[in-house]
Amino acid sequence: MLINLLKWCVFQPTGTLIMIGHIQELIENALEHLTQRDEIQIDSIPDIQVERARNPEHGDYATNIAMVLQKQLKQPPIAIAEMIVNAMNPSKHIKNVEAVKPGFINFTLTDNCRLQVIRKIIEKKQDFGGNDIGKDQHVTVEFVSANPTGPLHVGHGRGAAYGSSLVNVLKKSGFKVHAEYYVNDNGRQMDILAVSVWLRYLELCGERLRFPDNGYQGDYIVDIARQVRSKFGDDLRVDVKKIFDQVAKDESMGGNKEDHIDDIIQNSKNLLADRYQHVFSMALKQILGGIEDDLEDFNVHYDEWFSEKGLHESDWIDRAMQRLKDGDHVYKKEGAWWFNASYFGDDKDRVVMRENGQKTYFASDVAYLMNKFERGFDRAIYIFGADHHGYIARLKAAAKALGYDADKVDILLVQFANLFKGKEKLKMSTRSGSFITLKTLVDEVGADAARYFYVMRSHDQHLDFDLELAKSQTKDNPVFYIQYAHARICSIFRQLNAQNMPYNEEIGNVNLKLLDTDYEKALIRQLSMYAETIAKAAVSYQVNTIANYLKDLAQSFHQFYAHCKIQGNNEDLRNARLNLCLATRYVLADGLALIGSSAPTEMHSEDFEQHD
RNA sequence: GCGCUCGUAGCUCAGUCGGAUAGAGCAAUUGCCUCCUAAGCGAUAGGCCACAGGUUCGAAUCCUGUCGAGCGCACCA
Repeated sequence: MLINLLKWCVFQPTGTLIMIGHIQELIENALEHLTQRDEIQIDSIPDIQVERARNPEHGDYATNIAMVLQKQLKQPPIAIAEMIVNAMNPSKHIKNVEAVKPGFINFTLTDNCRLQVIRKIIEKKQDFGGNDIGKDQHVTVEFVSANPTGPLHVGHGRGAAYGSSLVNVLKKSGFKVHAEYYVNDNGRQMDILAVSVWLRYLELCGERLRFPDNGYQGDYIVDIARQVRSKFGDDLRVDVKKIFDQVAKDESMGGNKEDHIDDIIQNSKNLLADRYQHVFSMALKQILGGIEDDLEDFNVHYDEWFSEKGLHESDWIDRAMQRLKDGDHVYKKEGAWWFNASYFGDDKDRVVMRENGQKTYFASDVAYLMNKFERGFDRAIYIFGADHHGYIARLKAAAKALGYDADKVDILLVQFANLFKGKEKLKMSTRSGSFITLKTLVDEVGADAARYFYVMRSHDQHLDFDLELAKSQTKDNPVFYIQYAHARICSIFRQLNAQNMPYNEEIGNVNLKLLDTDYEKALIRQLSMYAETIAKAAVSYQVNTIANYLKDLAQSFHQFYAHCKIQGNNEDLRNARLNLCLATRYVLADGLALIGSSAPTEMHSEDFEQHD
């Protein structure tokens, strides 16, 4: 699939990707010539795979076509390769074509063609590297969607970083992207939250009560309670005894904590009546506001905060259920309504309406899915934590039952991140409220480092996140290594005037051919791979390839910097190198922006200690 | 038990639509600041790519099995 997409996009006017298509055409023509001249006989031309040569000694691009054809032609691959090379039309972009040992054909670009990328980057600036893979495609990406029952913790951070970066990468690849946060503002958990706040409020009013085992324990609950109190004063006070009237025993009293809190919720609703909504909405507003702020500080932005409650208040859920009924995909059993998910490949059937008439969370999910497609999206991307892995089958089943193409629903799982402080693994428990919040993390290591660390591994791999490393200011820390490369370039330009060595882009462009050391070639090569790196990241949803690319690019730059003096008296060479620096700067800045990190123009730190 | 993901240098990981001698960083030994930020650049050393079969001209990459690790399997949200 990747091949086809890349093949497809090589015809798009996006710079370096064109080269692959050009080479494919050359080979195709050569094969046709050979067939016409009866030198070879092939039934059909196979997929011509052209890839970048990994080793610079092998030129810039290589194809294995001769080895693929050897079985059909019953000739040694090297002979086939030579035939193809000889039958090939000359190209003004290609300096050298070579048939080589096992049977590869290697292509070396002309200098002008290789150097073109520098001009192109400088011309297009931050628009460089984009492509049209997603042209005319509208996609919705839903990520984080944590229940608004408490602040985001570091576990949510990875989903936020990955989702946000994926949105950026898809946009850069021409998709129309809508970023959504699904706010679960309807369920029982929200009632537990509201009651937890209210009980804390009553405590602040001086009441004495036994806080339920299953209530939310965190200090943030007390903070919200305090705000409730400052707004409503004593208006929400009731006789505390009535709250606990006839409630089931709590777990630590030998009972069931779920029943206990459900009874309290019921009593609270009765006692507070209309006022219950005040507590509820204030708790929701406070927590959701906090979540929005935390995400904003993390450079994560949404186009829409989609309310589950809205689905209930409108007729979306009923419509979705009706659609399932119409398709004969639901049935009644033991009083509950079931969706026959197993018919569509899920492990088992799923309840959509419970015996007590309550619609399940899954029913909302089905409605939301339908809503996404009815809003006109061509594709719905979900990013879930790895623990939601069971959702894949049931959501895809729902998509099929609703009459959609399940392949248009992509569910990506983000594995957990383990936090380390050096060697020490930090334990996190969301239950007790003793978790590390995303805000704490961002305050501690900064958004730049946090964003990078979260996406530097493939999203479906476990990640060890070392807080000390993220904070460190050495090359061990890839974020600083990359940012330093960017800052170095900025520093070079800053000093030009003082040195009386003005920068002239035109002179540089004319003299790019002077860039012929191995370090310069390697850096140019690295720059030319940016566009395909983005294309690959977009079609495979692998944002980590961008992070890896940036590290490699920074490395190529530092190597170039160490070996090639930029501020020299030779005006031609200086300006050529400055153009190379500038191009590198644009790509570094753009790549960092894609993963949500900044590109500082200088890096100074008073508390930096030089290591001996 | 069933399902998903994974196993690459002492450590953390790249590389995986099958391709030409498997790459970084850390840790170890070590060289480089009269010169653009030494927050940097080099050199040396380190590998039955978990194991065993199979497919292929070619396998770290694909298939099967074994062993090992993590996660998920509610009329919960």
